Amino acid sequence: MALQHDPRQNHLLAALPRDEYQCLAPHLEWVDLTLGDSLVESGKVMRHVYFPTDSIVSLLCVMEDGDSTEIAVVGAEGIVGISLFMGGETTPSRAVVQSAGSAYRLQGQLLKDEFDRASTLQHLLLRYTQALITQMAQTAVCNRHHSLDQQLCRWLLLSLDRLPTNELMMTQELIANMLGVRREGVTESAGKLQKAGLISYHRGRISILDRPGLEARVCECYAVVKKEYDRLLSYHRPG
Amino acid sequence: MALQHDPRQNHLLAALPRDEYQCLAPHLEWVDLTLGDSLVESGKVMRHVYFPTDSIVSLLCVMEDGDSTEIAVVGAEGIVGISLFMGGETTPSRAVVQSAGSAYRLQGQLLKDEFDRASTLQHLLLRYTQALITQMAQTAVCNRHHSLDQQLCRWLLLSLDRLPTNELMMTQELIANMLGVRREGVTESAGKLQKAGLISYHRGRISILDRPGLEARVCECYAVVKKEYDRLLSYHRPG
DNA sequence: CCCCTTCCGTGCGTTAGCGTACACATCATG
DNA sequence: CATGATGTGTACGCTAACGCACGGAAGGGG
Repeated sequence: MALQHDPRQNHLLAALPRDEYQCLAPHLEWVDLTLGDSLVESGKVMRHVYFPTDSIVSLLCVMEDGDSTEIAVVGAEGIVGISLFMGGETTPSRAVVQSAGSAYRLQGQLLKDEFDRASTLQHLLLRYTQALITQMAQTAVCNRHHSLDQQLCRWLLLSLDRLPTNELMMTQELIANMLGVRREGVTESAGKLQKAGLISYHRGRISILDRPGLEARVCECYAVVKKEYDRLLSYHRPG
Repeated sequence: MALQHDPRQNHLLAALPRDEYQCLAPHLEWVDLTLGDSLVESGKVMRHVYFPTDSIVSLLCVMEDGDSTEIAVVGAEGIVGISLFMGGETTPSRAVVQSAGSAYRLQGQLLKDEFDRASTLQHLLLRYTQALITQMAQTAVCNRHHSLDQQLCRWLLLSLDRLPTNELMMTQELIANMLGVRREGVTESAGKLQKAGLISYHRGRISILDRPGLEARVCECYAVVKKEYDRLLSYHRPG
């Protein structure tokens, strides 16, 4: 079924005018991403960029002692591998699959060529990058000022926005790695949310039961990021 | 003296080929930046971009309750106002002068025109933006994992790298605002550094006495950022 | 069915940083 | 030289999160 796996499930690809899309389409390669796959390694030159369709990819900073922190998350609204068109080729952070699913990948050089033609694609990618910057900045703020409870809500909502369902396959251990906190801390915060009836989880499967409830508990960071994504990426789909 | 105030003290402008620079030069307007000046307000469309020469500008996220956090710092190596060429026009963060000095400003539209010509300027600005992204990401990590002592060292070194002297005009109160911590916390950490003979300060004037000493105490975040700036922005000055 | 791995819950003591309050210098000004 | 504003030092209780060390429960494979 061609429709089951359609590159245009990715919003950036979907926003391209027909001719530009046709130009890339033959080179888009469907890939299956499984949990934990690493798409970009720190300092390594990447061959491809990835356009997620129904997967979620985390951008992580890993430190010398092995501790890590998620600095941003990418779903169907975005692209993994911005340093290719930004010109740096590599980046000190990693990109890891947080939620299994599909993506389309494209040879880096092909993307660069199209980007350098000052095309619609260029403008889309730059606006997307600006949105990503906002997410990173707000992550910095959130790490500084807000409680783990609030940050967990933020993280759940950001993930939820990038998923087709209300279910997340994710252990508390992994969430802790993403947030850069202790596993026990996540257990405690998640326990509160469960007691409040907002979520329910069981061995790596989290169901969101009451999204408005989460939104009531989350810090302002979520709204700031969401608003900026909506503002920057609310293009009309061309025919 | 024309040389005392030369736009090419800014590294981005200095890295432009002669013809591109000549194109912009007539429109570069010298401005004097005083401590606390706001160059970019959250959500406001900006008329100009700024190329600092010997001033330092902080990019800050301000929250609803008024607390703020610095997410990145810009000196002669950079430009203030990336959202103009990134296409978003505005940004949720503020840009505030952290160290008084000079800058050259340019009408936003002129910059955009030049940027859209896929010029050297475009590539420079995009690479610079990627470096900035790294700084933001590392700020997020640092906020999560490192002690105030370490963060203060990082902040001092980042500032020092952007100053011609070893002196910083900066009260502990202001540093606290930048780092998003209590003033008393800064007093304590700075007191340690002073006792250790690394810095000395007096009513808003900080002198760095022992830079290697600071580098020995700072967390890895500083080096990560520095390395990435060096890597991405080590262009050769054209004639 | 048993064992072993994975995942989650809980309970310590410890600590960095917070909020608050106040005391004391230094400097500018009238 | 008095006054006030600004910048810095210190102290004390509080809390969120940490590090560590368990114990238990669920599920999968032999």
